[in-house]
Amino acid sequence: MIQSLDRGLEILFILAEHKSRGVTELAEDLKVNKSTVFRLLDTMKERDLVQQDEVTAKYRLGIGLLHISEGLVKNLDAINISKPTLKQLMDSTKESAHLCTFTNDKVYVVDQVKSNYPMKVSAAIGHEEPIHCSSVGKCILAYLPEEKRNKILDGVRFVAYTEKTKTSKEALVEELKQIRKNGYALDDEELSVGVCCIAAPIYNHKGEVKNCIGISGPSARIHMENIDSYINKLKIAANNISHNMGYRYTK
Amino acid sequence: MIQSLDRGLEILFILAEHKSRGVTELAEDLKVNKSTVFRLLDTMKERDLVQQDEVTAKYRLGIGLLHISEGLVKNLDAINISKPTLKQLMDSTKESAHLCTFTNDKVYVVDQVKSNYPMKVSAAIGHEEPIHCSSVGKCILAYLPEEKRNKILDGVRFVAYTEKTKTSKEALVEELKQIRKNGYALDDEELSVGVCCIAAPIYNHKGEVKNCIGISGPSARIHMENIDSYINKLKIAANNISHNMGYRYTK
DNA sequence: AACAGCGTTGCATAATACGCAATAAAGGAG
DNA sequence: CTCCTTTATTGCGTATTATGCAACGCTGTT
Repeated sequence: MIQSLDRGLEILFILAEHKSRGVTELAEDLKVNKSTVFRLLDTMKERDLVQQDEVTAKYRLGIGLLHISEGLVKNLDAINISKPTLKQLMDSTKESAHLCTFTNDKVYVVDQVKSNYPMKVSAAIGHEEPIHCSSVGKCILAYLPEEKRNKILDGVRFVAYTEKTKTSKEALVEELKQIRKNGYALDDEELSVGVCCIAAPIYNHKGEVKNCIGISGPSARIHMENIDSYINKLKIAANNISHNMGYRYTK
Repeated sequence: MIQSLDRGLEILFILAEHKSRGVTELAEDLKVNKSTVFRLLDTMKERDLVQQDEVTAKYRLGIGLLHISEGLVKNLDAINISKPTLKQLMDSTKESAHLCTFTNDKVYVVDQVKSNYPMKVSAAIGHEEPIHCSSVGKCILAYLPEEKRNKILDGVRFVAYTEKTKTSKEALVEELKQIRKNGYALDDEELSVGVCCIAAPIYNHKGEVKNCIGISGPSARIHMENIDSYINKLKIAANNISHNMGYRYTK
């Protein structure tokens, strides 16, 4: 660990808590000499990570941070982070893998790694998935905050896509409970005859679920007898992505 | 200047530009030994400012940055004070509204309320705007104290972003005079073809202009025939924010 | 199987960050 | 107005510490 860098970073964290703090105060916080703190602040000031109040001469966080964290947000997007894992998931399951996102109260497919099988499921990037009968829709819905979930539930139109589509709100509410308990959501020919999908939630650094991943394949290949091995691989992949998004289970 | 801290910070800035970068690459960027970069990354990893991709072993920015920059945003008075008005401005004009700040002789975008139109202007938070041909740059420049203004003017590089960009110092000086007279600054496709922006100054309690707000939209929607209504709404919003910042016109 | 590239680690040295003490400047108390 | 305290800032010598070198283990490729 590099001491001076670490001390500089600690100053940033301290400044994040206090809207303004002086050299002497910070020196006491870090238990180091004033001059050390001064020089640390000085180099961070050069890069606009901290700025000095013109009146009080104390220091506060600077604009440069916005520049950096904007770069983070741009690159922390779920797509970039999940891409390798998604590919790996397709490799190990041989079925198409998808990443979905919840935006404007709807669930969309935002990325896909297609299966190499001649017969495969291929979703359209940008396609909206029904909330009530797709694995990804139900998965996201299950993990929304209760209030939001109820609001969405009230607006659901229970279109029956197949004979297996469940069209009662009560049944869906019950199933969401199961999903939270099991950690995955299932769509066994509810949306499309002959297609079976499984989805698992992605947690972001705040512990929110705004994304999920899923695998989809012909029910001739994915069926109730062998589904556990798919679920396992899916969950591992989802956990991996959550971790890379900054989610830490123990707080 | 403290070398190791500075190098660590430089890594953060580099990572803000590249979505992921390896130890060796960064060592070449900084022209230092790999081991040095590794140890710098290691100490930043401890604080979640960078994270390592589990698949490629390369590094990218980490969520710790969000924690710090949330602290910044929380404490940046201008952002908090102007947020509601900015939102209102977007509602009434239907175009994206921005807040900018003048720090270290440069103009940065620090907040944004995006338009709901499918076609809209979206600036990057933390992005630096050119002084000589952006509405916000010219606006801030126009209201700087004369001495400061001249100093900045001497350092301007008159890059021509479009065919409409004005590249003479004399023309700019003249325009700044107009801006002060009119109370707003205009960028009609000078920075980006097809984009029209208008900016107005924010006064703080000392009567200084360190911020400005602006609206930006496609020149198909904002053009010279209807611009007066935009200017009106913009000025009202700017005055409102100035007032909330403690500015009292009678001194 | 050999190689090339990567991230990682141990080690010795010299660069460099550190604490001390002095300075300057600003604010408050009498 | 003056003294006194407290602040940020700077020079300097020393010893800590960050650094480059070189070797290691690993992965993937040829």
